[in-house]
Amino acid sequence: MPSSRDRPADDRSPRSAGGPARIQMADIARMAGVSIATVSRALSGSPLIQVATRERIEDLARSLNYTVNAGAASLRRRDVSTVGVVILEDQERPMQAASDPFVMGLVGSLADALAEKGLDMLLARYQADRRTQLATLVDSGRVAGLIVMGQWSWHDSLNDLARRGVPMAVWGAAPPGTLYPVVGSDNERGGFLATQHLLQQGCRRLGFLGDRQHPEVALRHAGFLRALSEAGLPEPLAWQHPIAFEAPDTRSIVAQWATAGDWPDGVFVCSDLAALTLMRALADQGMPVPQRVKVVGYDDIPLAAHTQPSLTTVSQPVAEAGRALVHALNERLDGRFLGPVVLATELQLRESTANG
Amino acid sequence: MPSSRDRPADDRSPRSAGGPARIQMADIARMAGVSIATVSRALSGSPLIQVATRERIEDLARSLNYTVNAGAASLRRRDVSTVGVVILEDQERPMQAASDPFVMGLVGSLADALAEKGLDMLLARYQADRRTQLATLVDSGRVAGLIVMGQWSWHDSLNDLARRGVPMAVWGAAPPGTLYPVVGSDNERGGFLATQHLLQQGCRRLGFLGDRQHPEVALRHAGFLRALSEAGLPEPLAWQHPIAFEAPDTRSIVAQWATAGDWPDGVFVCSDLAALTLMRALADQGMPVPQRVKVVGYDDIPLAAHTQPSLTTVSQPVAEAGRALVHALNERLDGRFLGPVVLATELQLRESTANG
DNA sequence: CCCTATCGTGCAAACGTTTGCATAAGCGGT
DNA sequence: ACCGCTTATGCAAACGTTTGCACGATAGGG
Repeated sequence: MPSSRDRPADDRSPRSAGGPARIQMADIARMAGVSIATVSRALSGSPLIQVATRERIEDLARSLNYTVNAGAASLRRRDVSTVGVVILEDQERPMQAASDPFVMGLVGSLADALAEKGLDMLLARYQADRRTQLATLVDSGRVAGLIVMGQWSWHDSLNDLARRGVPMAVWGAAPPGTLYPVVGSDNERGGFLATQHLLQQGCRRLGFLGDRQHPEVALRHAGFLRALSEAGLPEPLAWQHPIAFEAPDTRSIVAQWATAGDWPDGVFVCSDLAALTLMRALADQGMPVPQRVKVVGYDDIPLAAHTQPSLTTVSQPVAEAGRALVHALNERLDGRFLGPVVLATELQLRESTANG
Repeated sequence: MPSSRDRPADDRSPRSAGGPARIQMADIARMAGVSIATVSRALSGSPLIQVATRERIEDLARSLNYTVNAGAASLRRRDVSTVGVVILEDQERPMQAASDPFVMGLVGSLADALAEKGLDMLLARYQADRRTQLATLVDSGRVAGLIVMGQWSWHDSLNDLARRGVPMAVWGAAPPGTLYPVVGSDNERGGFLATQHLLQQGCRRLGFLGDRQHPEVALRHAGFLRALSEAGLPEPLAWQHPIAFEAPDTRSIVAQWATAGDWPDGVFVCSDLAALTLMRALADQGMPVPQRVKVVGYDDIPLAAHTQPSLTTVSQPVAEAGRALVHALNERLDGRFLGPVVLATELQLRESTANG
């Protein structure tokens, strides 16, 4: 019968985690007949301890599910093995970054890269109104440093932190005057490749969707313009619109084009999410992709390969990105400063830009 | 030689968060001309301290960017204000959960719910081969308890943890004999609603895509069968296939149907990700959605509303889910045990099941 | 004026580790 | 036997807080 529901091992004080008095080094020491110091050394694998002794202690610890108290150890050792991964949200669009598959993919890759180095990951989201609290994680000694995602409009705040000497590494782009280490993909090249491909597919009336206020998007746009100018084409003012990464209202933009009766025949969009909604909106207006309009996205989210039509897009090396960020932060913690790291981008050809 | 001190404030060791000697309570105390105890009490808002004194101390702390060292405080106070959020991965499909938008959305909502209660969130991913290390986070005192996502095939391990008294709360379903507190959506009802809707739209040859080994999917399937039986229809064995949540190869399934020349006219899929790829695969085989086959998904990921066709799906209350999980864990930490919490699911009607 | 509450502070002992230094035991060389 | 060297262990002092208790004023009551 279900009612024999297991009753909690009982504890009383709110957050005191644990019924029976928590086991600690002193207990192990007593049971093994050695001093606390010996236990500490044995468990940390010090060569000072005799092998037999160490193994006895290790077995004891294992059988009691004992693990060195991380807080006490880090207090005494004066170091922290936790890294703060913070997701910055833009003023107006609260859940932007946190629901962007690309950002989340990056978080996953950070989880792996950090685990690989034995570091813990403290994840936090910050709205713009908590700007000033950003450094608290470091000041309170909770984390050794910060890995920041969602540079957006936070550039100045981040520079302030850097000036204060807060150890960090940021995903994004490094405009001149950036005081913090940055890791990002080659946005300019990504934009260039995407645009070049559209041109090669025969497009001549190109559109660009993305908010150039954002450092990364600005670079993608620069690549966009470079490809155009190399092809001897002018900047197509009519089809450039600032939009957010997260599935924005591309519908109203398409409606604008429809009203003007002036359509682009190829569009480079700053995120896959936006690109997918754009394809949808275009189709609704009788401008199917890729027949009437071709579309290239950015990010290569998992779904991009499986939509209809599948989406040509610029991919960024996510796993490598995580490792690079962790590395940059580590350098910073060691007192060094890594210049901007730029990772290669690659064009993924799919149906949304196909011909015929 | 007064340098019997351990180590100067010098600090060049890797993770010691360099820069100028870290400021601490003693410094504030000296500058304010009071004792450490007074500073501690002032900063924790104790009513014992005179208002003037407290304000002086608070100002001083603020101007120096001082924040109480969380590690030391929690050591002395013997409590932890960090919760471990763990994402469990299935044996065969490594990145499954971590790239599922729904899971990630839940993580985001947990971040909010935890922040609301002043708790920090330690995020970790676990592969099946690290099963045994799951409790380490708690044993080492790093976190007060665990919030677990990705129940999958881990049920037994989780029961073991529960028996050991590890405080936790799990997202998923609670099959009989579950020893840990569970929060989940009403999977049975979700499955029922989805299926009922397909029947109402005129479908009679229904398919089910999802791995019934998984507790949540098993319930969705139960709802599926209930709807069928209420309509007097038998279980459609031909069109039931076990698949993972994450965009799996629905293509091969569709190919199977094509080969047999035996098509369902409505399919209930256990995740939006899979549903989207299914729609794509069906269209490729000349069975467009919703004209020839209707499709209902599960999760209501942000993209579902923007694809073509947009996806009818079952939505779960994500924000509420985060809060409920945190609450369940808190109860557990307080020595109570919350029975399974079941959150309402809702059907979102869209084009993938439209008629005409 | 003395005695006792009341109020605001300070002292010092925890919290659970790590680690420099002292010590004890074993041992080969003289 | 004595001496110096290893080698394995123990002692006790940190790490940066919180908090029970004691203490010195100030004030009110008799």
